Amino acid sequence: MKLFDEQSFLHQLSIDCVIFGYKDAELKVLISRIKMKRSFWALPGGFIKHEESIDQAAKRILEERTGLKDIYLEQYRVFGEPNRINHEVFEGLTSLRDEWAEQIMLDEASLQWLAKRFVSIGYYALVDINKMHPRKSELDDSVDWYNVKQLPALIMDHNEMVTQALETLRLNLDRKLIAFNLLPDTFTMKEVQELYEAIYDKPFARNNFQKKILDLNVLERLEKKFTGAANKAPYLYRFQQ
Amino acid sequence: MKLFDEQSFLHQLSIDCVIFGYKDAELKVLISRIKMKRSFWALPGGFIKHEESIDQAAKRILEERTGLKDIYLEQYRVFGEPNRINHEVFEGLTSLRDEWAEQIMLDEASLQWLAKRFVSIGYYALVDINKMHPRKSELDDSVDWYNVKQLPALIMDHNEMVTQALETLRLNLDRKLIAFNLLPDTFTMKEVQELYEAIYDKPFARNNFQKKILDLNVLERLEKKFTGAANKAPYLYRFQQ
DNA sequence: ACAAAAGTGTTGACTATACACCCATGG
DNA sequence: CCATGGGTGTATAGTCAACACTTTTGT
Repeated sequence: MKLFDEQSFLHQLSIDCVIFGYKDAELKVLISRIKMKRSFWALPGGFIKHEESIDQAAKRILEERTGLKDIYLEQYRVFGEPNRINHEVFEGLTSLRDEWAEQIMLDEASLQWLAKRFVSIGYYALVDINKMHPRKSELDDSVDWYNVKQLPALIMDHNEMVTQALETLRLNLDRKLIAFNLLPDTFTMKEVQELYEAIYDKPFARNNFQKKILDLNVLERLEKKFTGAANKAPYLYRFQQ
Repeated sequence: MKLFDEQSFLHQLSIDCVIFGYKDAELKVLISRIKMKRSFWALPGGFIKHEESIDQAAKRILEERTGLKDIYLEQYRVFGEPNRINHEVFEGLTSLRDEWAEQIMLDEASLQWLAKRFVSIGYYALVDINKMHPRKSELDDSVDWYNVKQLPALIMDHNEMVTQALETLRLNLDRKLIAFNLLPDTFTMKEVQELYEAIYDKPFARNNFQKKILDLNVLERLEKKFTGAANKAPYLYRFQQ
């Protein structure tokens, strides 16, 4: 099995995905730790097959890492500085070459292919964190969720990619009604509010927030959710539109 | 002189520019007519050199066509369907090969390079139409301004690229205060209003429009402009921020 | 009965829009 | 002095944020 089949993919063009999830009142991003002597952290990414569209490629990459089909994703920006060359990982790969070469996972041509400058198309995705189980790719040591406010130092410009993805998410959140992709099928209004507060990193007034969200006319009110707490039970809602 | 030096540019990646201008109360787009037996219309575009960033490449392409440095431009979307192959123009080129081959403008390798699928990064630009003189590239028969509402049928997905550029322009216009890039150095409030009406394709109320624009606090009021018409002379404004 | 948290109503400030009026200009 | 078009003020409606109050729940 070959990792980078330089025949199958467009050259010098990649896709990197900022996969957002939400848990414990924190907005999280899925980050790979790359399998090397020294650890590198990076956004999940991949390449574009000759016969597939860039959107299909992004979907395939997301499915490989999340196991989910039909997740919300959107391209938001291209990163194309000429120095976007992955020196760190490339040198790590080179040092592993002998070991891996035996498994025919990395030949000279693949290394040459990887060593070049890459223009990367940034996608961001919104997933229900409970529905998915992160899957490691062959290169990954681990794949984990990190609080978007406490990310490790990522390779190349990947930290900047996250920052710009978050900016785009904030701009699009209300306009495109996409916040609910981060929540389970049913949720309370308080959960929606805490999600918004995590995304915008600022508090919202409870009553006004409820009004604003209900005025969107995209939520169906279901039965109440009795938690056993000594207070009024909140309604559950379901997104529909 | 060689047109497509397949050694100099990234493979299968292009840049196409939607260059907006404004004249005679119409929003216009710069369109090339390609030099062939049958005419093809296309957005000005180009390729990315190995050592330059995508933004630099877009600037270079714009300068080649407009003669202007420092014009406002912004990437807005990537177009990456797998069928983005320029069959029409490619076949036109093939038929011209013998003629051009004598001038060493088009060799077999360049043709192979051009015949492939291209992923294209869409940029839009805003220029003061009076400051620039459209320049033809070697492939162009002519370069002309077309009303954005009356474009000819362009090659591939270029009509869709214009539509999406216009949508992005509308979303960003107030947020990024970029409308004034389309106007000369000094202008009247009526000219600003007519520009907005051309961009959004809808009328604005005169008095409220003036209030809204002045409240942006980015215009400096200059002397009055006496046109000789039998009415109150409007003020001239200059953008400053 | 009480504390805690959810739901809803009311107020005042701000903004957007429609209407009205006045003013400068050249014939 | 009049027609034309530019500048500005005001009233109304609509939106947004702060505060207050009521309701439900389990102890």
